[in-house]
Amino acid sequence: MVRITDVADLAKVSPATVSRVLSNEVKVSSETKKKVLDAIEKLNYRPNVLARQLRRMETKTIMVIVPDITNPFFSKVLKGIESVARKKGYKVLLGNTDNDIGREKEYLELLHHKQIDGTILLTARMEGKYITEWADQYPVVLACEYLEGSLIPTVSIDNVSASRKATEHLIKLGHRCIGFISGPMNIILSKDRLKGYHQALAQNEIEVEPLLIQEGDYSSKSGFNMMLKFLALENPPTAVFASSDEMAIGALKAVKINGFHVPGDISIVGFDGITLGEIVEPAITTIVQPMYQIGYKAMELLLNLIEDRELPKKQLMLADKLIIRESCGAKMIRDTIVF
Amino acid sequence: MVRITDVADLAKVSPATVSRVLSNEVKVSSETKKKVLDAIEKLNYRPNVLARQLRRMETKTIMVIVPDITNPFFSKVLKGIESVARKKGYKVLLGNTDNDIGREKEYLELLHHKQIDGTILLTARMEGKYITEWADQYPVVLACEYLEGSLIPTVSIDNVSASRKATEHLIKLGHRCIGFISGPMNIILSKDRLKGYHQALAQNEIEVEPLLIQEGDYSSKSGFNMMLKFLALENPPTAVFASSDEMAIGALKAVKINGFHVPGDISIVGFDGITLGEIVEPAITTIVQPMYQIGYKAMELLLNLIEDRELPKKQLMLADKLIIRESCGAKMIRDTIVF
DNA sequence: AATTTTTATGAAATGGTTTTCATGAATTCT
DNA sequence: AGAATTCATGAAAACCATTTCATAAAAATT
Repeated sequence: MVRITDVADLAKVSPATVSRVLSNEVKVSSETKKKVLDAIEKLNYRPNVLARQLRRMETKTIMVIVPDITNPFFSKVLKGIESVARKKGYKVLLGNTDNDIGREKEYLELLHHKQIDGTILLTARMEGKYITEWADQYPVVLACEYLEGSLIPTVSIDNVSASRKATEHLIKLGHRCIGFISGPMNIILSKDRLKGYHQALAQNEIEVEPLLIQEGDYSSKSGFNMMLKFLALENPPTAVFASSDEMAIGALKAVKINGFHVPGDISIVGFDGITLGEIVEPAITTIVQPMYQIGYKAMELLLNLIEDRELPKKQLMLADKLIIRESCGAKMIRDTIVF
Repeated sequence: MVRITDVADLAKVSPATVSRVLSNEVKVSSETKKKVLDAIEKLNYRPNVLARQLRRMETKTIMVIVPDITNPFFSKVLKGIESVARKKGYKVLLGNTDNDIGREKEYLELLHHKQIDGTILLTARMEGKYITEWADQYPVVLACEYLEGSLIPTVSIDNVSASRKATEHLIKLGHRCIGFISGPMNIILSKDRLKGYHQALAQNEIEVEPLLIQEGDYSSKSGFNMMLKFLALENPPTAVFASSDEMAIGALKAVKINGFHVPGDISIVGFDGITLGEIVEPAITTIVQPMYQIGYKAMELLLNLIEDRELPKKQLMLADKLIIRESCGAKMIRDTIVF
């Protein structure tokens, strides 16, 4: 293996000078620079990044902790993160947790061991206290889920208002018996979406019917199951708002399997804006989140944190958008993907 | 920051001993071991992994080079990789290329710089010669795409026979005018799938009609466009075999938009077995690849390579399966996802 | 011309482990 | 009992680049 001293010897300079040529941050006379570059070329020298990292105490690597890469929502966010990271010379380490808190913690340990410069959490199943502890010591950014009352840098949409907006849409269409499929209630984000639903009902003087609120886990399977529960009610809802598109798609399936029609018999609204929601038939009315943008901004935030810049804003709230498609019968002309 | 010498000092032993306690590979008397562990505990010491990596010249990190994480096919493979990696104490670095050869090469450079112990390529747009050069020097495994005539460890399915099988299925159903939407022809995998199509036609004495073969790029958009071409023919095919489910779904869309029916007017078969193919209506008959398994095996192969074990088999061919759903009219009862 | 400042470079220290080699103590063997 | 092994441990080298500090030469100032 070729070392920096080999280059130095061949170029008849000190290793320090070679390092300076490489980093390009200190003036080196063009004459010596040429000698060094020639030697590097001749020896086909590649700096050992491990040694550099040790000396500089930085890894130029960040980790993204994600519950499931297979989920199109998260993979889009991840892509946004990756694109900024790459541009800024950072590598991204993948931390897939399969919703396992143990793994979340395990991955965070990398911060202690100096193996990563920072972390973006796309999920936060752990207790708030625990996360705060990490965020106090190391660069940590939350994306998608935010932690109530904390000052940890976060980028997300306003889940409460988005959810209210979606519910109001259904109310405007004349529905008064609206089912709600929530996410797991130990997550703030799920609570926020439920809150928005409650707010919309309250503003329109519709009473909350506990049977019309069911807890899912964001998977299509849970959407399917909860919709079956709704259908089994004496008075099934005329519309269902699911807290994720996946659940909405599961719900759609349940309706169809029971021989009913969407939106004819039941309207469905989802949340997230994954591509699948457009492809399914009928296409799902949904709140679209700017997934790529969330990742993009989260990485920018993290970089500021890592590189110790003052943050103008620590918490970003991006705009979401209600996209009306066929599944709630508001608009009968197909809002199809135009290639 | 607390260092190993701090622990050594407190425990009144040498750093070497602390290291030995940590690595647990050499005998240390239980007495000193206790002293050391106590000191570690008291100081809350965490080994600096960077230093360890430098000394051991290993990173316990591998990289996966993937054209697009957002693509469900690749993200499933990635998940398989991740699961093995995690179990074996390896971290996985994400290399998203967006199909850009430049980025593929850029990511491979990490091997030179000793930043990763090995790489799994889920895509190989680069010239074979170039890849071979890397594989000769470093642990490299190909997953999904294999390189003709090379001995680089690879795990994939038999694309030729799978493709033949799918085409034969259509022929058995009575189709004689079968369109084929290929992938980009500079990729072996695309060529293999075309070869299978050719073989099936030849075996059934059906002449190849060049107009019935169109080149896509695995995206749904390209499937859409190519299907439009088919529909514009004087004699449109009665069945279309697309080299990916994404393209099949695009094709499906094109058929519907033109007011035709699948499988009534045109049958469609896809390739890959992504979830989306089951959800779309009609559900797409397809060749399912064992995505998770491909990733899993690829990582196992890579580990053997990294840890210098003899490989019993360097090239693995996993079994694929033709799953018959509605889109080719072979079976009218919905083969639906049962939750 | 003498003095100060700037500039380019080298020697040596630094980052924190792991590992090799050496050593003295303890154990086993003859 | 004396010799040969084994064993636990420590000292020091190794891993490889970066950075601080020092220095001599060159440039700028008086």
